[in-house]
Amino acid sequence: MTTIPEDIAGENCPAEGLLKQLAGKWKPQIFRLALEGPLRFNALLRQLPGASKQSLAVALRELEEAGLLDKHLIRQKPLHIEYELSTRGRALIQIFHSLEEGAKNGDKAQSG
Amino acid sequence: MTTIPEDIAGENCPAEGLLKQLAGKWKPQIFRLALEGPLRFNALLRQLPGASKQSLAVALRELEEAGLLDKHLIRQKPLHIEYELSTRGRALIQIFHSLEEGAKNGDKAQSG
DNA sequence: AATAGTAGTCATCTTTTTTTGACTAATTGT
DNA sequence: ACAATTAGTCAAAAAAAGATGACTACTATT
Repeated sequence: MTTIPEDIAGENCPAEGLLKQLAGKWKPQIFRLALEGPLRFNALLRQLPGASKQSLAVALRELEEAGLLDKHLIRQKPLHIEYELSTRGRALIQIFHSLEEGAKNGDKAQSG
Repeated sequence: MTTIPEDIAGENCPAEGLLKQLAGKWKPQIFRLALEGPLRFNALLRQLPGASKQSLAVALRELEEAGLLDKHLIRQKPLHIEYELSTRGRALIQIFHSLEEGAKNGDKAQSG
């Protein structure tokens, strides 16, 4: 057999899965905007110049499937949908902020 | 003008860059192995079943370009190269561990 | 000189991700 | 009825990422 069990490598690296869930295109930006409150599709589209409906729909669906966002139908006028951080999403807020800090430190470190 | 300055969206989301640097294929696993000590190319290749020379070379180069790994020529027999966590890389160890923790909590959260 | 080990590169192919533009469908306003 | 806003879907194309196999180059051994 030449089949290689990918589990062996992936299984002992839990960070990989979370990184994949968080790192797709538009996802960090969506997550960041979600910190400020519930998100609506078209509003988000306007806040993310360059993102298409499709890209956004995919990113939102994947974030939802990853359990980071919850999707709610709001029965108000106008009838609409809100995306907001799930319990799990909120549990990751500190990590997200760490990532932002780590990124800043990294920028400076390049020169020295 | 229809040109959209991508900076606007990207610039205010520092986490995005770091996530991109960390999240490529094999990168989390390489980073994790680097926590245990210096890495050598062929040894790493054996430790990552499924990874090709090319994939590994690209991942290592990008991790190095991101300033996460340092590359050293070791003038010993056999002459070889070692990759190890840079100062910046070491600065991100805690974040990496947070990601591992966050991933574990996420697994459980899915069922409830 | 041939063989093996060091660490890769290169061109090419395949797979995955992202984008584009058209289309659907329900609700609300005129 | 018609238009606008809600939130998408779908097929196709383009772009990016990843994999494959051959090849390079150096050192050391036989």
